[in-house]
Amino acid sequence: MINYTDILREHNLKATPQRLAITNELYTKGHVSIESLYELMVKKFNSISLATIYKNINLMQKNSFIQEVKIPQAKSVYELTKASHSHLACTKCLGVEDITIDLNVIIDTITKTSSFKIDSANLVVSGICKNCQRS
Amino acid sequence: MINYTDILREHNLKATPQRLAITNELYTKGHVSIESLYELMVKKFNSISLATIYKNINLMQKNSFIQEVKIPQAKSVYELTKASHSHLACTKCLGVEDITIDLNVIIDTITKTSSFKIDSANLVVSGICKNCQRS
DNA sequence: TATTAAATGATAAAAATTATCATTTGAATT
DNA sequence: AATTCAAATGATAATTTTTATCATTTAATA
Repeated sequence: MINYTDILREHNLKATPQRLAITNELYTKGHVSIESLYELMVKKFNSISLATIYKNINLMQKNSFIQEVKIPQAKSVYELTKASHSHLACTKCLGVEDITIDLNVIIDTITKTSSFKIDSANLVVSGICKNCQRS
Repeated sequence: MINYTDILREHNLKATPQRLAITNELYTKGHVSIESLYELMVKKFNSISLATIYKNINLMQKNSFIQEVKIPQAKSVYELTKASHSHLACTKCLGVEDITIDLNVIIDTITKTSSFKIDSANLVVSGICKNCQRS
């Protein structure tokens, strides 16, 4: 169990118990939607406000501490910011996994063939995860 | 100006004036958000209901006639369903362009390295479009 | 431990989306 | 061309999602 107190402060975020809990949930679960994050937090703080969840998610995003991952045909999930990577989304269990893929070839191609100045590339691959393939 | 009457019917959608207008807007604009679609439609039908927009967008999506494109840090846009392709999203003007890129190499790589059964790959590249690079 | 800016919780407000239902209409049939 | 009927529309209510407000509490610093 990582202690995120200092890491939060480095992002100009006070290390409140609520934030530490949110952070730990993102760390252990990897990817969490707003609603399931709220459900998880209610178990730990029986009176946490949904507004606190939203305010923290928004602020943490603004401070680049976490990131939203938009999944086709599903709700967004949030994850701790880490090195650039892509995502695998299971259409059955709705789980999301990280996957590291080199997109440089593609970015180079686009740089040459289009007149866009590229900042980032976002890849979400949808399918059926290992677990859901049985059943 | 393409006549979408038959194409709508092929998707089990009655060719109402509202639907033909929505379809034409998607065809000419390429990518449109719900709110701008509503604004455009109000100009043509001074009493179109926002519910009609939503109901049609949802139904057309279900019937694979159109598709939602989720853009990081921006509102979703909708487009007519066409051959598989990727998207370029301008972070300045919020415009979206289609781009055809071969993702097969990447899909093959993921197929080998992960245990996912892949259905589709969704790539959105964000940056600054040609127009917005000046100004 | 005192101070203060920021965070929290409760709740209202706003925005986005869906549901309901009476009326209208597209399209198939006569 | 008139009839029929399932489906679509528009108006609006209801629901869901997200943001704003503000009194109270708390983390961090002195």
